[in-house]
Amino acid sequence: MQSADVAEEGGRSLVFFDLETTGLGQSCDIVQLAAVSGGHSFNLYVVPHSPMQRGATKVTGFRVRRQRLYLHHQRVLTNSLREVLVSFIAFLQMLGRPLVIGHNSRRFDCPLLAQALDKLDLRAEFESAISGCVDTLPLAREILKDHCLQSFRQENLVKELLGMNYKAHDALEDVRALQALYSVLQPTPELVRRHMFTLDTMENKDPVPAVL
DNA sequence: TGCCAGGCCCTCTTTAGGGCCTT
Repeated sequence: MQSADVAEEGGRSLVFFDLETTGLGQSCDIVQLAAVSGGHSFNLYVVPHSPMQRGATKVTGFRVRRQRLYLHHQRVLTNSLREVLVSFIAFLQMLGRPLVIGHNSRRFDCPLLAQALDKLDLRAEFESAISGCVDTLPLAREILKDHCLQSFRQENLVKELLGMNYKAHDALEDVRALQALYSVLQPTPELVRRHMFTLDTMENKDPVPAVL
């Protein structure tokens, strides 16, 4: 972890997170979990139980051979899923019940994270470590509804709003780009509140009453 | 060898279908 100023909004720290996984289905496993908050960063890898789907290997560069994880043919150090999740919860606790922010996180990252937390009986601990979750995909769609953007993919938003290309599909690079993107979007506290959800309520359409 | 998910949103809709978004 690195230390520096922590991004804040309404007195809450903001943590930007992203998962790389074995694919896109509900049965997929986490391969990489990365997060940033200001200058603090978190980045750990897991050897997945399920095989990497071809499309996932193509876009992420991850491969598994003989229970070892490789990224673009270079072996990476890994931890158990429990070690990764417990460390992530400790990272969140260090930041003082932050808001956890991801792109399309309500439909992709958070359900997979919840599934992993449930498997290891860590969901309650995670929930108590955060203030809530926010998905920047619907947030960006609402903020930029008059900008006639053709795509709200994170990679495209970063290109359009920040004028930069970056190494998409590396979780740490993705969260750094998302943090920069969020600072440009500048959502109001009211807008953030309306887009907040928790792991328990993410399947509901209704916003979660939140205190910012 | 080839295929592989799923929920939201929009519209050429609502008795539906296709594109988007994540890996």
